[in-house]
Amino acid sequence: MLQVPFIRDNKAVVIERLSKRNIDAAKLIDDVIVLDEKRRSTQADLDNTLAESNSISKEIGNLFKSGKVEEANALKAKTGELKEASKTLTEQLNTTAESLQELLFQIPNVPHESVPDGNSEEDNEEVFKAGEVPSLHEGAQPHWELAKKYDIIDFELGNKITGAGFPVYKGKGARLQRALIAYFLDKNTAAGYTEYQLPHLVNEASGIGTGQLPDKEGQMYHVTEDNLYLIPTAEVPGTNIFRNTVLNEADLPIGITGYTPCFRREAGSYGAHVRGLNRLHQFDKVEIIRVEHPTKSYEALDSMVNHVKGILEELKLPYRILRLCAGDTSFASALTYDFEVFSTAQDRWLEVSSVSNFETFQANRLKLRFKNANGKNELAHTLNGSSLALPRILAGILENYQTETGIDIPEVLRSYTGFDSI
RNA sequence: GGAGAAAUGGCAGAGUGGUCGAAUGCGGCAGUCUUGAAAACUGUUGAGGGUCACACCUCCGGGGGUUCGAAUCCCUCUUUCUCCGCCA
Repeated sequence: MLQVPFIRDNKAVVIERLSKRNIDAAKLIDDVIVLDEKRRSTQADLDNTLAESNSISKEIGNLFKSGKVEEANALKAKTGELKEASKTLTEQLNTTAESLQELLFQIPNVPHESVPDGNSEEDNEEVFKAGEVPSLHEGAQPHWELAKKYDIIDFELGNKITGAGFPVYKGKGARLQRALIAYFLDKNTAAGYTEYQLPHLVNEASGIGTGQLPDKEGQMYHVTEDNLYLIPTAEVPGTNIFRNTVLNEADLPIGITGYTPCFRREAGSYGAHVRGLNRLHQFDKVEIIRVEHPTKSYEALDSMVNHVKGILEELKLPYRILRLCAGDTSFASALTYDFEVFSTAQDRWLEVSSVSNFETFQANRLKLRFKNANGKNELAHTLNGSSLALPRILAGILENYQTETGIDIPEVLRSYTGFDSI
């Protein structure tokens, strides 16, 4: 959520930057400013009414004390009127504030100046590419075939137990999953991130805090009996650690990492791109989250990108980094880099990580602040990224490391798996 | 799941209808003293809205109510603690 004073002071810039997202925000921004003015003037009226009412109440108290009961009772009539007035004003204030909030919820984050124009993934800018695309043997297969051939992932069993998109990992497949999680967590903690184990269900306030609610409600599994939501990413519980928090400047930067399963309804997805591990309702992911001083957040973003790069290089997977264009950058993000691994057998790029700087957009909703050098509370910047998402990494490994006789395990993982090949 | 108790500022902890945004202690910050530090002493120290700045308003777990007036009374939700039950 953008800050109203920021919108007020930078109206033209906000509109211009939002136009990169292909949004004509002029009307929306005007409405916000008008509503905010109305909110403030209603608040002022209400405050004055309450002030008068407060002072009369005090007077009544004093009159009662000195035994002037009749005078006191006379004043009560006056406060009755004020009470009515303040009630109406409160209602007005609430509706105005709600409408304002609704508008603000509709406005995405302002893209960073380096974000390229564009509407779709074709306009994303490749900023880095590395790794060798292996030349596979004749008859190389996509991972869903390999999974069946080596009996390491059972999609049909998942269908039986739960439904589509809930695969069952077996034997070496399960062990490889566990190895990847442990390896990622080790890399992240070695880079200074503190490991967390987080709840997999969150309440409504947390969903609102990171922006899944109220808009993207349909994307989360909802446990209605207890009004809890299954997390779509560790970002939700991880970032909500800091909801309604005032940190000390010296606490920054904060870096945390955690492994969680992620649950996504993926309503509306279909087709070839959802085959195998490409798109699932439940998958595993190791996330990194940072809370940064506003002057340091882009430095932090770079270091996160370098960190993920390091992991992909150790895994020796061919990958590229994209700077997402404005149209492809998620609602809350100011700047996002996507990492994609090349799947040789599928002959396509698979997104394995998305690293974003949200600047104050999330912090504003979360009320995540720190006490700055002047002793004032200031919104912090939040960032997060996958480090990394398991299924497509697994797909990438299976497909790129396949040989005619099996699947080699990347060397860095062998101490975790306890075997060299499948 | 049942019975009972509780939730107050960074922490501890007073406050059961009016002058309480809130005693006191600890902690934090600033100063005095000191070569420096500690101790001692003095001052200061929650958040949000609003204003050029004041004023002013709101917040004593969340929401609602009673009252001219609520931290204080009532309802409700959440959380914590104690006891019982169940349980990995």
